Amino acid sequence: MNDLSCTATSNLAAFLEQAPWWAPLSAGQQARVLAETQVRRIATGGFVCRKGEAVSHWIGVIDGLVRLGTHSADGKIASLTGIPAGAWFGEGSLLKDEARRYDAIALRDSRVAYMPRAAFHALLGESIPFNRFLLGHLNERLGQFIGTLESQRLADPDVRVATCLAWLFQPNLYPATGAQLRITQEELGLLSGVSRQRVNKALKTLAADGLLRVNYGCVTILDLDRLRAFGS
DNA sequence: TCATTAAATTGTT
DNA sequence: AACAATTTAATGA
Repeated sequence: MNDLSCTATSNLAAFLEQAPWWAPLSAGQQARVLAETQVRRIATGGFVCRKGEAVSHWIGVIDGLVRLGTHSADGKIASLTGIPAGAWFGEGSLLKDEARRYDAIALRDSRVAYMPRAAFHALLGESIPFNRFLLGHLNERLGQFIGTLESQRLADPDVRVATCLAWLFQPNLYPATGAQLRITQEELGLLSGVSRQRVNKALKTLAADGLLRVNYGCVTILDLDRLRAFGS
């Protein structure tokens, strides 16, 4: 099921160079990460990693879209958050040395980078900029989950879609690619736990408010701040 | 390059 | 969940 084939490292180098923590690393550190990090292609619906597995890697999404969630015995799934291209996840379980708590499933064909835990811990011990990045990263995610609790309480689908989109755009702010994210309304529904039809309606509402623009197969954010604050 | 077809995505019921 | 309309991608002349 999982495609374990590795791809050329040239793609990996380009991906790492755009990571905010990459430039401050020493040449030796960069060389180690580049040498040890592996790239896999995950087909739509495939597992990037599974709940209960030993945590052996820090995981970055090169392109595509990955959903973090849990699965119960009866196969019911709950979406926790989406990981867009350029973002990393799994540091929480790496730091605590525990089994993986969530599934990560590719919502579309994706390329994923796996950094071994030894390399991750080396950076953690040696690089202050890396620690600084992680601190901001963790703080950002904490804010996301607080936002989740709020929007789940309100249970207004418009709000859920809005906050979900705001998360997905967070990491994409740094690249100058513009505030465009290629995502279908169906994928957005899977992420925010709302039916595709309801996503469609919510997007129209948000577009009418001037928060974003909807195009075929992609969404353009016009006002990220107001999108985050939507409903509050 | 253009026209035709298939597939994907969206909008509505 | 099902359907029709629309957009993109692929194909071949």
